[in-house]
Amino acid sequence: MAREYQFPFELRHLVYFREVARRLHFRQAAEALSVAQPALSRSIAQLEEMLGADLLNRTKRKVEITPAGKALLERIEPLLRGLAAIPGDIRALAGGQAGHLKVAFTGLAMATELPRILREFSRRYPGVRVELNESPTSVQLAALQAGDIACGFFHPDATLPPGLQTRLLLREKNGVLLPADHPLARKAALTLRDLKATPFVLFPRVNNPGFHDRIMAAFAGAGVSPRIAEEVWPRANGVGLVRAGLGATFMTPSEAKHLPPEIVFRPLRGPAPESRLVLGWRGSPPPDPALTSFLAVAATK
Amino acid sequence: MAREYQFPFELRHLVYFREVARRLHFRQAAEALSVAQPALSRSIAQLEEMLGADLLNRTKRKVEITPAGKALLERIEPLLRGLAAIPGDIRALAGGQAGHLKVAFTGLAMATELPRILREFSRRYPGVRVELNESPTSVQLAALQAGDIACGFFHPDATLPPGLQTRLLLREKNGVLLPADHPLARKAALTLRDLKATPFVLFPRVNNPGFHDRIMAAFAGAGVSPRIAEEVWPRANGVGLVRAGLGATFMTPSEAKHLPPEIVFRPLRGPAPESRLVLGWRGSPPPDPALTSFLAVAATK
DNA sequence: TCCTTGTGATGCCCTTTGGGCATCAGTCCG
DNA sequence: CGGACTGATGCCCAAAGGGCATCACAAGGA
Repeated sequence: MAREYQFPFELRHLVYFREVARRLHFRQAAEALSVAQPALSRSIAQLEEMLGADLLNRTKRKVEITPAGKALLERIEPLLRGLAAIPGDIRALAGGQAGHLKVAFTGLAMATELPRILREFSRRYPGVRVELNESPTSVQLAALQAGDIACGFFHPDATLPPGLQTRLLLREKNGVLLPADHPLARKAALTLRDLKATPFVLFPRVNNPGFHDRIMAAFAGAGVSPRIAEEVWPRANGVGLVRAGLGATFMTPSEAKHLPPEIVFRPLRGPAPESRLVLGWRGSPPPDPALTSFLAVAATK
Repeated sequence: MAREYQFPFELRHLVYFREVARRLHFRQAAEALSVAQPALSRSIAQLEEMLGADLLNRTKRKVEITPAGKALLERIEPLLRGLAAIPGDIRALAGGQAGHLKVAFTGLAMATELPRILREFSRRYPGVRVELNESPTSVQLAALQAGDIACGFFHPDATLPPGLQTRLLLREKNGVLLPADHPLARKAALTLRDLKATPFVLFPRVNNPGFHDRIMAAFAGAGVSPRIAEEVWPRANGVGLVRAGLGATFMTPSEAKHLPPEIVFRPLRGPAPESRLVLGWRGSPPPDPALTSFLAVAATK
């Protein structure tokens, strides 16, 4: 044995000293520490030896604390408290009961699954702080690889980086969101061909090139070359533009459940772009217990 | 053995973990700690066991830190630094090289010995902060007994409380301080009898009843019943009143070395009250090493 | 004055345990 | 496919922390 690792003393010495310094009585302190009195005496003597300072004046009848002892007591008390708090805190962290999660999402996630998951998660794991950021799929994939976020709700329309785990949350054919006063709003259902003359509001292609290309391919398959009136992000702004009458946009039925007035949702008959929402994270199992907790909640429908 | 004293871990575990977490390499960390690698592995494993958390992911080829490990590292670093600073600080404190001293003094001390002592002390012990307070002898004696001050410069004209150590610094017959335009100022030396008609400025009797009584007795011995014009404290105010022409006061030759204009010092011939200045403290040896340092400086003439 | 009571310190022995050495087991790289 | 490197295990030993019994000393009461 006989390692020293920079500290002359052990935690034992400090804890023992604290007890004696508080009680100014070796026997009582020894009992409180569940230690025999001789062991205590020896420990204190060792500590004094190691520090090269008298910490307590033992006058055969009563114990007094010296200025150095008083200073030491004041120094170690906050430190010992800090150390004592560690086991519980780390255990909570490791149990996924505490911590900090960075979570990214797309507009579709926020309009469908995410609120429910967040509500349930904060109920079951109040100790975990969740930091939310809306970001495009492409940005999320890069952030996941870089370890900047713990998980993300995004659209798996490209080949995903290796090592990424995903869980499918939503898979729906898109319909169309229109201004309520749009001529096509009178029909109960539409086809892509109907949309030939209607300007479209879409997300920027860089946000998710795969999905963007699939949309364009669907139009082309229907013999339509759409007019993209605006490319806008985040998602809420796109809906806002439709509401303002600037054009139509794609939307899934789930997302269309609670619409503001002035806009209407119409399903698409025949071929239509399909949206998939996944929850993606790195590692199996995830390195962060708080993330494990989050994934567990996300898995409960 | 097998004590636990509220901490599941030992300092060793934390220091070892810190090293491994910093280097992410067991062998290198082991070498840096002057420990064999197996011992390190076991310590880390123990710590993980005790905390119920994985702190490091060992993938047979490289070591990664888990979120819990990262959190632990951040928690322990300031604590370990705090602990590491203790030995040096306490040693300095116990060596009288650091600390805090409350020192009381009377006007006579400040006018004679104290400035020199303070200058020398702050030069030799720059780490010790000295807190100075002018207080009457009676107040100092009480403060010394109560442990409110470490030492005091006062006048030993009463029976001192038991356990008090003193060191005589000054013992002088008093002369008289007069306004320069006072009729008696023309004489080179005075007697108590000369002062019959001169109003006197004196300290309040409660400040030091013994000395006050000795002064009165000296007057009575000379057949004079003095008129006390003012009782004033602190000392500097008494000198100020003399300067303002309100009366005379007693002063020792040492104190009279640097006088402002408008006042003059005259020695007393024959019987005259004697002033003694002592440095007093409790305990032998003094419990506070900083005080020991101070007393040592005060002992150098 | 002496004896009882209570304090912290010492002597002695034992058990625990942290550490070293040798070795294993798995992975990466050429 | 073998060499080189990683961290983990098995085994043993010596150090040292702890308990028990006891000591030395101080205070208080009969």
